[in-house]
Amino acid sequence: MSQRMNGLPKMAAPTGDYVTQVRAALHAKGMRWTPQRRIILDVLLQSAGDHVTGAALVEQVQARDPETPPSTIYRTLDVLESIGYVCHSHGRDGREEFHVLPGEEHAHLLCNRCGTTWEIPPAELTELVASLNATRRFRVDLSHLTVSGTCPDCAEAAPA
Amino acid sequence: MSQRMNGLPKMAAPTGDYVTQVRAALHAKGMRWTPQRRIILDVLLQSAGDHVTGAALVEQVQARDPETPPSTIYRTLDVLESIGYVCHSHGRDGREEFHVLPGEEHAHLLCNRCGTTWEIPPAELTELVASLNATRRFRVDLSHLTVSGTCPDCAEAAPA
DNA sequence: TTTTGTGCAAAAGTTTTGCAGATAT
DNA sequence: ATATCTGCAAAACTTTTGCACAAAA
Repeated sequence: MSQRMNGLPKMAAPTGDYVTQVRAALHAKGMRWTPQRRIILDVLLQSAGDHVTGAALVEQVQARDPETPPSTIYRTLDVLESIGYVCHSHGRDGREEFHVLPGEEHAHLLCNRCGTTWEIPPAELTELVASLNATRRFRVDLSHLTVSGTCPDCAEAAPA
Repeated sequence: MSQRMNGLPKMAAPTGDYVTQVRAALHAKGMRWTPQRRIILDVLLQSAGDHVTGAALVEQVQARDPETPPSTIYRTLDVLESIGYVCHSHGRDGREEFHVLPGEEHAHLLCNRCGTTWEIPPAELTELVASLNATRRFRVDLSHLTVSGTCPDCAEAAPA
């Protein structure tokens, strides 16, 4: 998942400061920084820029600490989402998908055949946003936008 | 769900011929037309143009015939999808969403606040399709596209 | 009459909840 | 010290599967 396409770069990798920021954000709200949360955030950071299902996170976290039950993981994800450091949506199979919040709002491109995803910078979508705003006064939320279809590789492999 | 917006009409209501077409399509493949399938298709037609979750369909079908178990309903949905009269995707909460195939491929507009959906005719999205095709050689599938954000009514009610 | 579909019951898979005890601050 | 978090176990929920019986063609 999430490879390069057409030479466009993936999102910049998050720095270690991220952990510090999250810890501070938690403390600011009277919440606690625990070993479990550290591991969960770590796992999330490893797949920054990608989407990870809840079940996959459970698996990855338990690979590091088999004692951690799913409930702790899901609850931590809720917490991280509540302070804005993670967001979740739902994948094609309906399972939850989480990812670390990037610095910039962006949409996604998803290939229906191979499942690869890419990020679309907002600049590429200004026309869409402007158009829907003009014709329908609708404010588009790019961060929830996933455009699906067929990527060049798959189209070439099996031209429909 | 699915109200009018800015004077744009909802999709045309499906005619009774639809049922006849589906029956014929089933028979053409050696499949059978049963009372259960009739009811399920009926329920689907009632919400043509909207999206209905699997669970909601189970509920609605059982309101008409409490004897029908979920398995029959889901299997019928599979069958209807396999012959191309229904398609499914996944909603924001991750549950399956089904809808009767419209005559024309179209995208959806979804308000994150009130949950209302509208159809976007392909004509409004030609720029998006052309742009992604040009810059990334990506073939957009409009029927799976849902653009979410805030509708004019909600924006007015609570300007963020 | 033969293939397909139904109904039931149980399973599968992901995510949630309740609560006693442990831990971070 | 005390409010928050963890771990466990069990539940919630949607959807799937296996199999004997029923029904459509």
